[in-house]
Parts: sequence; structure tokens; C-alpha cells
Amino acid sequence: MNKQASGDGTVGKALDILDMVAEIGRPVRFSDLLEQSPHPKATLYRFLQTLTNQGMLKYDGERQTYSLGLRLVRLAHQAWAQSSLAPLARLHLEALAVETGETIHLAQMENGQVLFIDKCRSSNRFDTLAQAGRIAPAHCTGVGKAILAHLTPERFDRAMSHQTYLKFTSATHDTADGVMAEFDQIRAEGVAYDREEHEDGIISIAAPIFTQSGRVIGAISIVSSTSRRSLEDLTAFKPQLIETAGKIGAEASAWQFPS
Amino acid sequence: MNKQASGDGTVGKALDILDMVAEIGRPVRFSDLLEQSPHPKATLYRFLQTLTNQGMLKYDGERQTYSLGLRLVRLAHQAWAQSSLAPLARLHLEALAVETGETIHLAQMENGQVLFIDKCRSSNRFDTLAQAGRIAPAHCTGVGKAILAHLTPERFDRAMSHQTYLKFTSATHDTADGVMAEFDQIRAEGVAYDREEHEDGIISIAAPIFTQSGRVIGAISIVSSTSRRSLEDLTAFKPQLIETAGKIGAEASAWQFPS
DNA sequence: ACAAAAGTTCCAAATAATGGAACATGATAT
DNA sequence: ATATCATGTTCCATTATTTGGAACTTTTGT
Repeated sequence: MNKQASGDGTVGKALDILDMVAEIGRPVRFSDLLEQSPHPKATLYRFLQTLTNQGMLKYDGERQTYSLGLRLVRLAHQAWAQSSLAPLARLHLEALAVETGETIHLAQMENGQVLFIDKCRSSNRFDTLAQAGRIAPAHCTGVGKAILAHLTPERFDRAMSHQTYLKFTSATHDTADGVMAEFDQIRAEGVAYDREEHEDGIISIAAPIFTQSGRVIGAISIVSSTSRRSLEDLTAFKPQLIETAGKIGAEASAWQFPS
Repeated sequence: MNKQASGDGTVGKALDILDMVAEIGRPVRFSDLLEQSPHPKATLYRFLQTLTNQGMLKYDGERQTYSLGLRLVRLAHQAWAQSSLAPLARLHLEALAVETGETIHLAQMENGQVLFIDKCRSSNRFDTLAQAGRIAPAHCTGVGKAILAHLTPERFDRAMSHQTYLKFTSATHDTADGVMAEFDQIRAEGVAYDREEHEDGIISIAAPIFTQSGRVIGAISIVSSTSRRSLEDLTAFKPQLIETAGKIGAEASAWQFPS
């Protein structure tokens, strides 16, 4: 799923191991990692030791497994708080959640995928990293398509050239052309829809967030399930959604000038 | 605040830079980091370049500043979800928040400090003090003292030998002896109190979480402010607090055997 | 008790990191 | 406009770190 050797020397190799552990998604044994890693035994062993010493991995001596360490949680909190988008969007998301009674997502692109930065449910008031930090493919989510449709060709290629258009449901567009065919309409209408393209029964309507200079920096979406809402129901929220995205963009412009 | 050279070669040095950026807490310029870092200009420059390529840092070309990158958010989400404590504690925290009407914190020790792993509030009225991933000193917080009082001498030394007992409020115990004087009572009573020792106006009652083998693995607390509750009010919740901590510990025991 | 697998250590060779110094860029003053 | 200073970037011979095959130890399975 991730690209080839990212290069960047020893540090890059070490960080790739973190991704590997994250992707497996459960505590892993040394031998499990050894199969997947390009490194010989001794090299991998030393990396794991270093990362564990550093708190980036946690070693469970009883079960002899490695999992991701708490230092990441600490750092990510700062990353989130320093982000120019998430903290200031918070209040707007909450307002929209209350107004619609549905779940609101805030997402950005990261490395060709959609990264959920925040999530707000009207019925449920906890915040945690469990909700932020999830990733999803861009080609089959509302927020993903809302962002992709407004990228310059260069940024689009950089994001998607190494991605595969996996088919998750019968509605997923699993080719680049199939996805791009929607872009004109998304740009014209101002919102993108997810019509059960990522998960059966889950639909969403998403609006891109722009800086004042017109660059897409993220997207927000109203997410629901077919059992509760129809796509038409969500369409009714379009004005509020677009307005909220506009407000967030305006506030973010004072802060954010992405390279 | 953090210790001396952590060693661990090139990877360790690179990760130290992330901590440095996190500690500063705002986007930083190259020259700001140069002052604080032990590295010469060219070396630091290369580290920042590598970390930026890797997505651990984000470079803002317009303002020429570095901040922590989104890759950390992605990884931390997995770290949280893989953690043996946080996901399973979730429901218990929520129940306690509803029952008490106050904010509930879940915390673990990390590197001599208290790391807040999850947080649950019953109402939206107040902006929360600590979000997941936030850190605080151990010696002056309820959760910190609840954990410290039940550490073995070896684990206590490992955790606290490099910590300074900073004084935050007039109530803070700013010596090791002052903090340890409370430990007998904490162990006898089963809970620790924060009597405005970290922040004026903020109080809490905290209970340690044990595995079935009797090892402390974290703590939960009920947090309030002096304007809403007295310490006696919180004490009234002691039975529920201890019971909840017990449940979490029992469930965690099936999973967690820390090294 | 034995064999096989998994995990750990060692060290000479290979490689990547280092940092002083030169070079570029941009801001501010003259 | 030109000089001056501060900041950021590149170069490359030297140096220090990483590398990984192989030997060794421990654990697991039969």
C-alpha cells in the first residue's frame, strides 16, 4: 500500500517500521515483522530496540509483541493542536452536528489518502484521538472526492499516482477515469456525495474547504446511514454545509499558507 | 525538561527534534531550533529536511516554519487503538461521566510524566483542560499521585529520578518528600486527591487501575472546579470511582502484561 | 531429552552521517 | 542602487554509525 523505499536514510527506514506496525493493526511479534520487512534479522532487531527505547514502540515482555508507543500519542496531540485547521474548526463542526443531528467529519489529504482530523457526533460528547487519525481511501469517500476534484493536476498526480483504486462496494468507482468523471459535477455543485462507495449503508455529503487564495486544504462532511437518511435528506443540508466550510476556510486563511 | 542525550544513534537524534518542536508548542523557524539544538547548522538542516519528507514535520513555505506533521496523527490513532487500556475503558468512563456530571480522565505514566489517554465529559459547557495526548507532571495531579503511590521503588525511581518537582500553585508539594508523605494515606484510602496543586481552582479525585497481578497500569479521575464542587462533593463519588477503576483493571488484565 | 525455531550478540566491512566552510537569498540600512 | 547583516542551503572529504552474516543463546514444540 505504501510506496517504495522512501529513502531518507536511517531515519526513514526506522519510521517505515512504525508504519508497518500501524498497518498490521495489532501487536506483532518480531518474526511477523521480519517476514514483511526488507531488513535482515540483526538489522530489524536493532531498529525495534531503538524505537522501543525511544518510546515510539512499546514492547510487551509477556507476549513478546511490539505495538505503537505512547510517545506518538503525546506528539500527535501537539500536532493536532498546532494544525492550522482542526482547532479552529471544532466549534463549527459542533454547531453543524447539532443542527443536522448527524456525524460531522473533518478531513485532510495526507500522502494520497484521506486523514480524518476530527469528528463530531451530536449524540455523543467525547473527544479523543480514537476519532481523529483514521485514514480512508480518497477515491471512494465524500471528503476525498471533494478535495480531489479541486486539486491542481500536479497536486492530483502527486497524491494519486501511487494509489490503487480498490473496489469496496458495488458502487465504488474503481478506476481513475470513473472517479474523475464526477469532478465536473462536484465543482459545479460545490459538494461531493458518497453513495455507499466505501461502506454499504453509509452515505455522506461533503464540501471542500478553501483558503482565500482558492487552494483546497481539506473538507467537511455530513455522514449518515441509509437506514436513517436518504441522500435527498442530506442534500437538504447543502447550504449549511457549504456555509460552514466557507467559514472554516476564511478563519484558516489567516493562519494557513500551505507550501 | 527532557533528559540528556537519549543515545540511540541517528534515529534518536531525529526523534529528539520532534520533541523539541512539540515542547515549543508553536510553529518554529529554523533559527529558533538552531539555538536549542546541539547540532550544527548543516546537520539540523538535514534532519528537518528528512523529517519533513517523512511527514513527521510539516513545513510552511510561506511563513518558513516547521510544525508537527499529520503522519503523527495517523500513527497515534493506531497507538491509541492498540493500547490495551484506552479502548476498553471507554464505556466505563462514559458511564461515570453521566453518573457524576463531571469530567473523567484516564491517564498512564509515560517517561516520568502523566499522559492523558482519554477524557470524557458529560456536558459541552466547559472547554476541557486536558485532551488525549496531553501531558502533565505526576507529582501534582490526582492521577499522577494515584499511580506513583503504588509503584515499586524501582519503578518509582525510574520514573521520577530525572523529574523536577516544579511548584505550580501555592498548594503544590515541590519536594519528593512532600509528595511521598501522602503515599501511605493514598494507599490506605484507595484514592488520591488533587487539591488545586496543579492549577488554581481545579480539584480531582483519582483511583489507580491495577492488573489482577497487582501492578498499577494507570488511573482514572473525576475532575471538577472549586466553583462547582467542593472536595467533599468529590469524595462522595469515591465508591463509584473505585468500582470503575476495578472493572477497567479486571478487563485490562485479560490483555495487558506490561514489561 | 532432543530438535527446530525464535531471539540476541558480535564485529569487520560498507555506508551513511557529519560539520566546517563556501555559497545563496532576502531583509535592512546607508 | 549598493553594502551589510542575518538567515537559509549546498558541498564534500572526513568520521562515525549502521550493516548483516554468522555464531550463539533461549524458547518452543514433540
